[in-house]
Parts: sequence; C-alpha cells; structure tokens
Amino acid sequence: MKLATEEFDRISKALADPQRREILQKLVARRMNCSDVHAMFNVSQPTVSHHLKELAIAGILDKEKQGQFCFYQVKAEVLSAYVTELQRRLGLGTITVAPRMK
Amino acid sequence: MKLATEEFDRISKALADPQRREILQKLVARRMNCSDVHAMFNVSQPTVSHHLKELAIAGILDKEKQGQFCFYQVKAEVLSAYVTELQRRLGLGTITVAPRMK
DNA sequence: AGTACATATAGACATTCATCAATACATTTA
DNA sequence: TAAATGTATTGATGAATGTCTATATGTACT
Repeated sequence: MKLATEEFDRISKALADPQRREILQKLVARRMNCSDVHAMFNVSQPTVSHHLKELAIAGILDKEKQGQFCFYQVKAEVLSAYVTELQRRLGLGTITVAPRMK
Repeated sequence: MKLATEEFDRISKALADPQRREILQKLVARRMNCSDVHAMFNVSQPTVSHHLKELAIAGILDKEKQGQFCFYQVKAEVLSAYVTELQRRLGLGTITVAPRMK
C-alpha cells in the first residue's frame, strides 16, 4: 500500500499531538467507542470526538456505527504503510513487519 | 537507544510540518549548510534557520560550525530509534534495520 | 578598517489548532 | 411519547506556530 504525500503529511500531523497519539495507542490495544475513550482521559467528550475524527480523516482509524455507539478501530495496514514510507523518506532500512493480529 | 516520551513527541512535532519534513529529507541525502538548504526552497533564510533549529532541538540533526558556515547533519541513530519507538507504540513489528551508510 | 557573506535573533502577523460549553442529532428504553 | 444515553457540530477562545522583515552577530577577505 502506497501513501501519497498529502496522506503521509496528514498522518504525520495526526500523530503530532500527544493527546491524540495517546488516544490512538489505546485504540491499538483494542477497538473502542467514543465514550470508552472519553473515560480514559481528562478531556471533554467533544474533544475526544474531534481527535477521533482527525484520526479517521487521516485514514488511520476505521469508524463503524453500531446503534447509538460508534466504534473506532485502528487500520493497521495504513499505519504499517506510514511507517514504511517514513523509513523510506528518512533513508532507513525499509523492512517492515506485518501488523500483529488481534 | 531509548527515547523518552517527551523526546518522542518532540520529534513527532518536528516531522509534522511538510516544509520541515522536506528539509529533513534533503539532509538525509547529504549533509549541508544553511544556505545550501535555503537555495532549495522558496522560504526565507530565517525560516530555514528556524526549521533547522527545531530539528536540532528535537535531536534529529547535528549542528557543526565550520568557520562562517554551519553544517547540519542527520542523526540516523535517533531517527532509527524514533521509528522503532513509533512501531512499538503503534503495535507494529519492531524489526528495524540499521541505517544506511553514506 | 571595511566590505561581503553566513547565520541567528527579535519582533510582528496571520493562521492553525486543541480545547471547552452549549447544543443538536440519533438511538435506545421506560 | 418522553427520558436517557452516545455522538457530532457549532462557536468561541487562548495558545502554538510558520512565516516574514529587519537587524544583530560572527567570520572571511581585501
């Protein structure tokens, strides 16, 4: 999977905010809905919703609505592609391992 | 080499700006001084200087003064450590290859 | 000394952005 | 239908930031 420069930059920006990065890390561990995430951090629900949206727009989260809940899930292939592209741009070895199963 | 969370976040931020990222990529190819970099982009010299400083503060550039020139060089071990830490946080395989020789 | 060149700093400005309170929208349940 | 719950949107606000011009600092050369 190849990332265009705009997608790459979008992901870089999405990862640049510590709060958003931490939210993402929680979602790496397990798929969750918005209020689950909200319960884990000291930010308001709209802020969580906003961060999840940014991550989804960047293409690294999948959004799945189930009734009144909205589950967010990491798109491991995109993250993997991002790291690969990052390595390439940084002149590092490009051996990237397939994402862990969950 | 292990990166603390603050260092990790600092690097993430440093990579988040497209202009700065492009400057970094040029420096991956070869060590350069400020005006060399400046000649490659349509931004002012102070802006280039600022970006180089940010990259240096983040720990991914080495600054070496030679007479009136100031050479900047990529610190490949730090970049490598960053990618490794990123993979870890994203739940991706952590096999990271040693940086290319130049 | 004085000029030219390389780089950094200071200060200003516009834009982006993380955050919040308030509210709207949607869905479930009593 | 009404209340409760989950999520998204709106609008505001303060802080961070990328960029510039002008200037300072430092170094080399004549």
